[in-house]
Amino acid sequence: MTGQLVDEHVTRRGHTLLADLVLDRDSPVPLYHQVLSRLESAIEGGELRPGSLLGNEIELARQLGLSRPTLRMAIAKLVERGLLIRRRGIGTVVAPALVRRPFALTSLHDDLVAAGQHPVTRILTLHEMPAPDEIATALQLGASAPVLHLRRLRLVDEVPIALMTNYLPLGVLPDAGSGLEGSGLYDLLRRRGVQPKIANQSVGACAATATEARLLAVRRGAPLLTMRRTAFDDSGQPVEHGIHLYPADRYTLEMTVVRR
Amino acid sequence: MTGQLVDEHVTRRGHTLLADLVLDRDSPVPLYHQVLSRLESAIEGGELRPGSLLGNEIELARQLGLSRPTLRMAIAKLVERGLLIRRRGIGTVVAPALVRRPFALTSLHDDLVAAGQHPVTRILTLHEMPAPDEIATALQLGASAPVLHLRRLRLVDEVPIALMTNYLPLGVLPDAGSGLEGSGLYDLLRRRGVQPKIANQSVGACAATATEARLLAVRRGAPLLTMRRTAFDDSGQPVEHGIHLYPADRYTLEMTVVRR
DNA sequence: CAGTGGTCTAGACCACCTC
DNA sequence: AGGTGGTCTAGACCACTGT
Repeated sequence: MTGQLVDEHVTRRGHTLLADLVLDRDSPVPLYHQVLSRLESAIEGGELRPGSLLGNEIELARQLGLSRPTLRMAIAKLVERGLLIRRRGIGTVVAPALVRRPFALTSLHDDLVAAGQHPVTRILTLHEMPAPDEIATALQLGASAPVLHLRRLRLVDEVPIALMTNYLPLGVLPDAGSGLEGSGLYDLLRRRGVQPKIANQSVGACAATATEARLLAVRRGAPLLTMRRTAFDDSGQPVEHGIHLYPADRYTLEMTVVRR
Repeated sequence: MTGQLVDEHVTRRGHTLLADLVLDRDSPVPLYHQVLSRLESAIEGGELRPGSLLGNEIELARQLGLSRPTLRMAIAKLVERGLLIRRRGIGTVVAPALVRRPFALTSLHDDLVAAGQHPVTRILTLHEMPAPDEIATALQLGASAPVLHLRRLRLVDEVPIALMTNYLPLGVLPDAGSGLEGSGLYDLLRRRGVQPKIANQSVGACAATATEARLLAVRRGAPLLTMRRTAFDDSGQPVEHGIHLYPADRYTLEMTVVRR
């Protein structure tokens, strides 16, 4: 059995497909990232068809005018994301569409966004408060240390999609988060020079309380998807703890896992 | 602000800590993986304390008797997993324990396993059947093509933790899965030479139906965490589709995300 | 300024797969 | 046998960080 990749698709080499890739060696963007971006858009755009062979690394590197390790770095990152599949003795092929595009859009959130609706964020709460014990622990603060408490409701086309509750150590957002309606919390943090780098997430489920049900427009006791997260910057300092609730019938969390 | 890493912990170099690492250049295990494993156990075992500096890459490579790119590969994989944090101009430090060990054991499942209880798997269903449309699509089979239908209940200390429903194309498990009680499905597949390599997962929530409630020992309508997954081998061939249900009060999904 | 990780090169040999 | 990716080397220069 040769596998569907070679059977079902025309096996084309990528020789000429990347001909338009001109590398800018003066750009601050690393060469491997330039290659990565170009390959990614070629795959997403259908220019490189699923199952097509990328061709021998050494030859491809020569054509692009860079070294093999550099090209390999680009390929490795795309393999990690499930866009490419490498097999020793075979070559590097573009992953089948089914592998790359997991499930048909099934959650209402994705349907609405795909339909051109933009998410809107409504701020419900934004004030300082003494940290509850659990939050103080997660953020490595002393008991009852003051934190910024933020609660937002995200809607798409007037339909509530997420209820997001966040706690931030004071000092992370000195001006208490002006501009949160326009952009996400993480964008805002990044513009303030805070870079969430590592996050620990815990995903679970719960039944909606009366308050949650009212805000999310579901019945009381309706199943909610929950996501708790603590984010750290690159010095290991906690910068945010969030508890996000999603109505189960409107939102799912999609992920691709590649075995190490 | 220097950051908690340097403030709170003695900043030790790893000079002598890896002194016992002897590389086996004849081993089939790659050098970078030998280093990776040693570093990992040193971190997990507390030999390398959180916040301690790993020391300059070039020097460390020289001490270990290998090249810098090889050492860098080992470090890079640990950075991806959130065990190490690299900062330009600073160095590589061991991530704080809070970053590495996300949340206190909160789910019943983890509590029970930590208490020394072993999970037990009970097989409820194991037979061939024509694939339902949705399954046939996910596995890229023709409508009503025969598949192996498997349903298992996992228990820890007599408490149901997961209801797992799986569909496999025929031929993936020729002997219809003998030995499933003793080991997991993926272990069994691997022993049969099938290597699940990429999986697409969709995590959501739902309310327990009457049947699910009975099997999982929860009330009807109780919130369940759901995980749907399609797994592919390294040729992009679908090898399994699974629908797993977890009682929300006994199970959470933990993950660490590192920003690219 | 000195020290760190980030990127890049031009080779080499090996293990694995297909024919 | 021939081609592929997997691993490894010994250098180089650059960008960023803290003093």
